[in-house]
Amino acid sequence: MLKIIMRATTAASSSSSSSCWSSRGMNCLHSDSSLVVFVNNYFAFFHSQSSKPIKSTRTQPEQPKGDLPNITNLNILINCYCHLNQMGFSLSVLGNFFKLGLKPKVSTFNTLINGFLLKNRVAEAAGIFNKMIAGGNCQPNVVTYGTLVKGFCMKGNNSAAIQLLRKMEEGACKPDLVAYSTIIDSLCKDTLVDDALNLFSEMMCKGIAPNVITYTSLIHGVCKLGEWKEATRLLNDMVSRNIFPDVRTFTVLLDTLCKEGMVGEAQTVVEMMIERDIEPDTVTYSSLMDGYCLQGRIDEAKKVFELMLSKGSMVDAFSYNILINGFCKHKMMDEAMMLLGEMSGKGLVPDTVTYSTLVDSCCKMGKIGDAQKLFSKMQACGQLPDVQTYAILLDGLCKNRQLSTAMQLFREMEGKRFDLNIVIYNILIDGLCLAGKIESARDLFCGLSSRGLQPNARTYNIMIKGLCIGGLTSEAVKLLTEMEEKGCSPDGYTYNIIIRGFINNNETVRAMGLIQQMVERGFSADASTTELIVNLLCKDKVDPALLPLIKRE
DNA sequence: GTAGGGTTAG
Repeated sequence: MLKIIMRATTAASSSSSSSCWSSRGMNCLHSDSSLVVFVNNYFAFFHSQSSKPIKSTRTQPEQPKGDLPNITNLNILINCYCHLNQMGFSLSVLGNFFKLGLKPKVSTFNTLINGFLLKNRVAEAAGIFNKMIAGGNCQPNVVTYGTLVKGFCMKGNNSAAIQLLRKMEEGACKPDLVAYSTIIDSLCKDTLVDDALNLFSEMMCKGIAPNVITYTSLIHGVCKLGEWKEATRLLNDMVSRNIFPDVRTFTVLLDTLCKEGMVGEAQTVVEMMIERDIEPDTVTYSSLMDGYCLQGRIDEAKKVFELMLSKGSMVDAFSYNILINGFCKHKMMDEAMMLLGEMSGKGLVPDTVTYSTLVDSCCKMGKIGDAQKLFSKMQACGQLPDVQTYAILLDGLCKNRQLSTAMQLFREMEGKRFDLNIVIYNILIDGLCLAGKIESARDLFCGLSSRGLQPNARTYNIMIKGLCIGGLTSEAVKLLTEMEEKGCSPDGYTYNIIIRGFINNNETVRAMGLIQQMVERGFSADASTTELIVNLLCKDKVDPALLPLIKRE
């Protein structure tokens, strides 16, 4: 029987389902062994067969003909400017087409649209698309649509992507496998697996055959929801259609096992892959390494890393980040810093994730000076910290009671034209409360709407906690009512904070009333609240009838 | 010129 490990993610406790920084968290998984059984059977079944030949259908690149520049070269130039974040130059190349008497092709426009989408400039991409339609002599093709669909998905706008798909159905340019697979994948990433499966059936009804990419997206989606049986069904389904799982499909399975804590099974998957000539790659090994780190088996993780090193040029910045994170989470800061030092020797550039991981761990270990040094080093190395990295340091400063430095950093952030969302203000309000500056915290809280921000459950919890610590329990209760009225449901944390506030303020009767309300709502006392209640019980200050209530988990 | 897998963070 396999161990059931439920990894709770620290999903934002906001009332809306989406968090500010699009954390696509894993839900609790209900493990059973069926997936592992499938993988075993799969390999057993195909063991005797020879490996499939590697597909090599690359066509020769088109040779530039005649005088330069021609259309192909101009397209390439546009693409280069797009990737260099020089969209203005890209557009001026388009202008050159007309000067040279050349007619841009659909691919020219597609390249431009793709460029704008890569830079998150959806409006301009849509503008080109609309001009193509209006212009009449260069109609969008299936790639144009596919590119736009991808753009909408990248923005997390699945419904716009589906609308575009519907528009394609009406016109001459029918949706193809790529358009469907793009949306299916995006829905799966948002754990809207039922919608993805519906689109999948629809696609098949239209006679569009899925491929390994479509199946891998779906399997990833169901794995994220812990639906092992569904994953097994999909695997059987694809194999029955002669579509075979490849290195990416197996990596999805392996990664899911790792996140479930079943790293032993994940290791077995690697061995089976090798036997079957499906060579595990950097991502496969990185995922396995993370699995070992999650189990605290750092030595095993290091072994995998050394294996990758021994195979030559198999490690990338991503795999370094995973091992650095493993060291950090196990308070092995020296080893983590060593790895950071190693990276440049391998020609790898530490990125914002590398530094964020290290900065966060330094902060959590109270080494705020080291965190600040790393933050400066990151900038000196040309890595501009993003708003989230700033948030990590801001939080570290607040938690380490360096409020004035934190405020300074906040001003710096304001000057950077960052999109300062509620997360930043939550950190700051918490920092002010921790420093005992309830008035300032309250001012900031009340000023949120004027900044176009809405408090989430976490904001309320922080503010309520601050008020309780300041002895302002009545105001805390007012906020509890306010959050309900504003459609922001209180969670177990909210109740626990106020109950503790009441007890600490010797308002036992009010505490008892709220405990009852909390239990009725399906929440229970956490460890520190329970301790306080037990203390009261010992002093006969509480009705013993409450005891069974607080014990219920 | 379009689709799939691995890391951080209140």
